[in-house]
Amino acid sequence: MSIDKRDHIIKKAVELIAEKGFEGTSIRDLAAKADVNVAMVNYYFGSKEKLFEALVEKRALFMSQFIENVITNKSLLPIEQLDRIIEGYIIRFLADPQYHRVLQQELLITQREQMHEKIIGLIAKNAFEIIQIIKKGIKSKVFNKVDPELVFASILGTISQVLMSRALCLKIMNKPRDYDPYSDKKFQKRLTNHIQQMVHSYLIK
Amino acid sequence: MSIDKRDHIIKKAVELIAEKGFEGTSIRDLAAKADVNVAMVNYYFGSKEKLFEALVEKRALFMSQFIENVITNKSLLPIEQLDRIIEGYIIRFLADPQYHRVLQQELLITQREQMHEKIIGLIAKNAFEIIQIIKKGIKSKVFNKVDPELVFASILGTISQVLMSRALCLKIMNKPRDYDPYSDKKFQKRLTNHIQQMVHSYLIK
DNA sequence: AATATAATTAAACGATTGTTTAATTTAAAC
DNA sequence: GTTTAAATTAAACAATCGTTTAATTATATT
Repeated sequence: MSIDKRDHIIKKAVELIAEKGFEGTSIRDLAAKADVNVAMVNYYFGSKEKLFEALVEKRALFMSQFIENVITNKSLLPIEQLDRIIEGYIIRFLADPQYHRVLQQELLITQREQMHEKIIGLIAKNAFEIIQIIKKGIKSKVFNKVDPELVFASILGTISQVLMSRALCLKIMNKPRDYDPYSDKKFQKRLTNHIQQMVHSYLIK
Repeated sequence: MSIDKRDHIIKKAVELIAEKGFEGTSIRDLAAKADVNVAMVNYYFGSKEKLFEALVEKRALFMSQFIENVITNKSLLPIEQLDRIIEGYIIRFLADPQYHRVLQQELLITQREQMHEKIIGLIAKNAFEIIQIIKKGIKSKVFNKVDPELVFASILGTISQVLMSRALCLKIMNKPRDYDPYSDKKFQKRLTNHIQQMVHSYLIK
């Protein structure tokens, strides 16, 4: 079995599902876009839903790995840990807005319960690490007495808000239609600075 | 034509679409849930898509009205205006998480382009008002030199993050499965305080 | 009470859905 | 070069989709 072709189909599936949703994407749509026969999807993945699971699975570890690295780096101050995590979140999310949108779609609906729970698990795992850092910072009095869970919601929520709709992002930022904020390093830096500075002023000033 | 029944169908449609998505909700699903004949949906609304447009339209003005009131209240300081808007946002969004999820779904996909643009228009309208308040505050030096557009993203993003998935919210907040954060006034206050205080410390401290 | 309009129904429409089949082509193994 | 397995194809599958029809019931008008 050609792994290349499997990955090719998954890649096209992310593009289509991000654009039209899972139920809005038909196997025939996908087959046409990936330039394969309709039967190939079921041949490779078993079913449309299993393709979807393979899709999510494939990139699931992508995020959690690096957070572990930050946590286990004992030489960093709590605020430095947060800064690294914010930066890493933004780099990774902005690198693949379509995948992020697919996950957000599944978070919004409860249609596929086990998929819903799986994605919640992925996010919660990171959330707890971040919340733990904030709680420790508060206990050791280097952080103000903030609401750790909602600080996490603000960090992830800000990024998600920006990623949610490119057209909305452009409209609010007053940018031309052909501008791509997600691949622009300057915008990436702008977003990183905003969240870091907001968190700094709230937690330590 | 019974307006009651129209509204009844719309109400059930919001519930179903929030749960399963627009494409994931069939007319027969909806007819069963609303306890009407399948033909009634097309009889009342013309098509599935027009029902959806009626659904969005019905509550579109809900939010924009009150922001106007806050803006035109000249007796308020800029920071007081922001506090009122944050409080109003939270009250109105938490009152109907399902409707908010439907809008978020449509923001994520570009399937129905005019619907996508319509919702972007609704959000952007409010965004510009809020950004304007922040810009004025910066100009008159009562606010720090922050990034107005991204402050808006943080306010709306935090609320959206909380509303996105009840199960995720419960998991991160470490609450029991039967707890409903959205109808709990204490949680509402907690969320309001968090965003207001974060914005305060970032904008004026 | 008779008439006209509105509301509601069950049944059917063609189109599209995900999936499977059976035949054929391609590649690998010996 | 023959055999075996994997990959690919077009065609068909039953199920479901949004929608429409034509008949019936309910409501309102005169």
